[in-house]
Amino acid sequence: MGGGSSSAKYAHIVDVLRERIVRGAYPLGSMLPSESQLVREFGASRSTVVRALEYLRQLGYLEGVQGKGRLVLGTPPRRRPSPPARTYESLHAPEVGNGTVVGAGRAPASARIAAMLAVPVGEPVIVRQRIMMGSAVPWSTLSTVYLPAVAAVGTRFADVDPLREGVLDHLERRRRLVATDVVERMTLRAPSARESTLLAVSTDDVVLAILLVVRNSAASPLLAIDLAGILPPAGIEELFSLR
Amino acid sequence: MGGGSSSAKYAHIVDVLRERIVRGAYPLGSMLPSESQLVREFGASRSTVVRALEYLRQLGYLEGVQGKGRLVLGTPPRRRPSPPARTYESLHAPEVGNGTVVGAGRAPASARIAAMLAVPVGEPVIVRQRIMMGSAVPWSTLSTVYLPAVAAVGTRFADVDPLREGVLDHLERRRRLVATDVVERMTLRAPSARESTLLAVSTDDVVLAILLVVRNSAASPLLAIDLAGILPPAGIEELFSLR
DNA sequence: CTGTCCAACTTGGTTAGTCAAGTAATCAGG
DNA sequence: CCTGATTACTTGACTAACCAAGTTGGACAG
Repeated sequence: MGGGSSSAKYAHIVDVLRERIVRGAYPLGSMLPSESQLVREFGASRSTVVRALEYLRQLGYLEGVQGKGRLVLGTPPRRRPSPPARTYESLHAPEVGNGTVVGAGRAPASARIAAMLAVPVGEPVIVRQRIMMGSAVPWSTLSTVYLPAVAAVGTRFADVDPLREGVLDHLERRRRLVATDVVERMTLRAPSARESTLLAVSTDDVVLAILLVVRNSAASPLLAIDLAGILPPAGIEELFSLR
Repeated sequence: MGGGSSSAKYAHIVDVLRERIVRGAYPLGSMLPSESQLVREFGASRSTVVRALEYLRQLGYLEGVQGKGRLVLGTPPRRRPSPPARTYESLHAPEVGNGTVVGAGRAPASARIAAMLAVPVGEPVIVRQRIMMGSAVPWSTLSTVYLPAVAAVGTRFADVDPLREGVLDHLERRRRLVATDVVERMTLRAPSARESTLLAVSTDDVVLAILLVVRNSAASPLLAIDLAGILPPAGIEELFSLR
């Protein structure tokens, strides 16, 4: 199946209908002509028409309602992108072979941590730190994972042994959770004393801190990861697709 | 159409075939059983089988070759993500109503610019600067667009009038080009004298510089944008989908 | 041994038909 | 006037069949 480049009949129907939606001949919120009407208009079989409609549905132009019709959604909005590779790696790369766990345990949530995780100040949280340095990584970083202690029950976050899967994979698997999005917040700040020590930098240096808050479909935080690091002079790169 | 959650016959076929691919029953590089064989195995019509196969093809598990068969591609790799919203805006948001163009003209390419654009040092390039400040933007930035002067022929990049479309949209439209990816490189540095002046910051401050290099399918640079700005204390946020 | 042709297979696309399930409008009865 | 049943429409899914186009392997002639 494809769109415009094929000369197949279904592809022609896709093109005509999409053009009509895009130029407003079928406005947002209106109902598309029924399959029967389109069969007559295009002189095509119902299967061929439905094939074109299914393709438009997948692209986000239409929503089918059984028994009623197909609702025009207008031009599909740009979808929310997937995370950049570095964020993806932070969530999914196995800890094993990927730096050193330098601490794991419980602590009461500070105001900042409480805000991150949407829990009360003082609530016990699990804090797990791992450091990644050396030429195998694009930038030296200290990764600090936070999650509520109650949410960590049944997981291995409080152990210092590195996980054989990504931190998010581990949480989703052990707690049967489903993460749906991640908020990434980037800030510049001075390193803490501990960060200075672990990253072997001066407290006068500037660290790039990226806070990731992973959420479920109700937008509730499941997990937060604070990545703090020193960018190399050449910076760090990411590649994104424009197609 | 969908995958596993439906009880429809085609959905069941999707699940079974995907599971076989994932666990290696159909290894990467092998040919899937033919449609006829699958029709017999599942006791389904060819249309129902093909519907399942088309879905798997769209997910990236299979590649059909007319007359030959369907090649197993294995578990589809993670697709390259689309740019984060802020990068997307830099490329596609219309300049009009979005900051002030503070300079536009020709200059010989410095070594740095030459490297960015894959042109010889000294080659004439168009440099276009726009500043975005104030509460309407998440961070104050100076955007500097660079492209080879020969590539800018027929465009309005050398004018100080703001464009009514995004810079990449303008280039693609006027020059009939197709951009396929963008490399984003993030660095921290001190502001230049001009940046200090335009951004109203001290030369002792740290700017976050994001260099975007937009490329075509041959990985040739079409356009470079240097975004330099001061992060607010709260940082800047992005949202990414994990589904 | 090589080149050509053909049969048998494959996928890509189209058609016509059926049944299931949902929605909405209409009509009859109370 | 209200309610339940019915009818006519819709989409979701499945089936059987056909034609077009591509690939491959085997048979045969030179």
